[in-house]
Amino acid sequence: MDIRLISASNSLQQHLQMVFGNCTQYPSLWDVSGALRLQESELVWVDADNQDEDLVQRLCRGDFGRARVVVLSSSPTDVAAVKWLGMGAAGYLHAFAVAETLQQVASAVASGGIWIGVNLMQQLCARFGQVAKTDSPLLAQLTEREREVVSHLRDGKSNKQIARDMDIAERTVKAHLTAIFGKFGVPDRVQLLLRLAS
Amino acid sequence: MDIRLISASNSLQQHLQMVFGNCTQYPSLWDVSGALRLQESELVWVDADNQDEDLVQRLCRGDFGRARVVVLSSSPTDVAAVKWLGMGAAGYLHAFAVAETLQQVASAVASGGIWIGVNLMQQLCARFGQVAKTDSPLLAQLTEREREVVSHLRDGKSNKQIARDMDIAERTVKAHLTAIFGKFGVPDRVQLLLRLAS
DNA sequence: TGCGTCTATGCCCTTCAGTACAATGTATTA
DNA sequence: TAATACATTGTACTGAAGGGCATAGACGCA
Repeated sequence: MDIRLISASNSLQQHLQMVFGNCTQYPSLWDVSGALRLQESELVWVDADNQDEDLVQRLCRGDFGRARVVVLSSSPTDVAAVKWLGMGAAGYLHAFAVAETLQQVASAVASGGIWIGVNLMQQLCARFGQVAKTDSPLLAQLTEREREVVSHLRDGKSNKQIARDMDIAERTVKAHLTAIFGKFGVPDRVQLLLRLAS
Repeated sequence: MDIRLISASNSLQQHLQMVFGNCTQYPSLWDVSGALRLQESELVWVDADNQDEDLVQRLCRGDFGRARVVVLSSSPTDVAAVKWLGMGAAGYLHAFAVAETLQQVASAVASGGIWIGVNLMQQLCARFGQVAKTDSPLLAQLTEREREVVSHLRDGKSNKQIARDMDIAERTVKAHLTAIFGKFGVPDRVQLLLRLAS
């Protein structure tokens, strides 16, 4: 496996060299962004600590090609992990992680997966789980017509527009909405949308 | 590595047998839920397609022990992935994934990691927090005060509440909102929230 | 110093959202 | 058959949202 590292840090290059047996270093993403030809499914390691954040972001988003990107940091945080992974990075971990971890990340990412720490994953799951557990049952207890109204609501339609689309009076739409708000425990459509979106 | 599969499907058992060299099959989670002793850090593969959803859910949540659970499905969807991962599963993938992928998942999960697709990761990150919010090109063209108003708007606050929080008149909040709506090309706060959420 | 931008605010107006207090009709079920 | 849930609609009201028109101070810049 060919290891490409974008980092100005020589010690990091040596670290990866030790772990993987080879490691081509590109000091700056700025310099190589044009020259570096990133192939599909190619794997690139980038040191977020000393690179331009905007360029790393574009790299993750695939502006320079569809390569898989693993972001490294000497002081990793959950917030940063969410940021980079949310932008499309395939992994985020400590730059000087132990060999076993680095190899695991490499093989996981190379085969199309992503790598993420257990703690962070639990946070993400907890956040989502909270939503999933509260909202799904709520939607389930709506009547058929009420769900239809919610569907239109998600499109941002006004009561009048919903009435037209469902071919009923605006007053009826309001009646459905009142029932929906009651079941969700929200005071108005804005709060309902926020609840549904989260 | 000892492979335990909970599935009624013989072809799936044969598939894992081929990939891993061994695979103990438990046809129903219902039958084994009491008898199966799940040890800490043990790895269990469960076929969600033909198992009782409620039992799989309890398995993921750790009701039957602290084992790591990988959920398999012949028709995987992001929604289902989020559901199972949110309940504590350590991985979610196609039941008949290629050998390389399955082995990858096994090694990642067995060593305490989690396996998840990239697209799904981005969805989770988006739900988790303020990822795509900070650097929207539209947000960039707002003034400082306008961005503050947007921030309050995201919390679902009313104009009156925003005015109180920013210590300005409600009329001023409306003025900022009018400017924001203009820059985003939306008619009202509901449309703006939908735009920001997407 | 005049021009533009950002910020802030007042008064007044229209429209929309939501509710209180109703009624009516159609199913389904006990 | 009576009770219940659901869907439908009306009138009238309150409050929030949004905009029109106008004013005014602060600040930066040519």
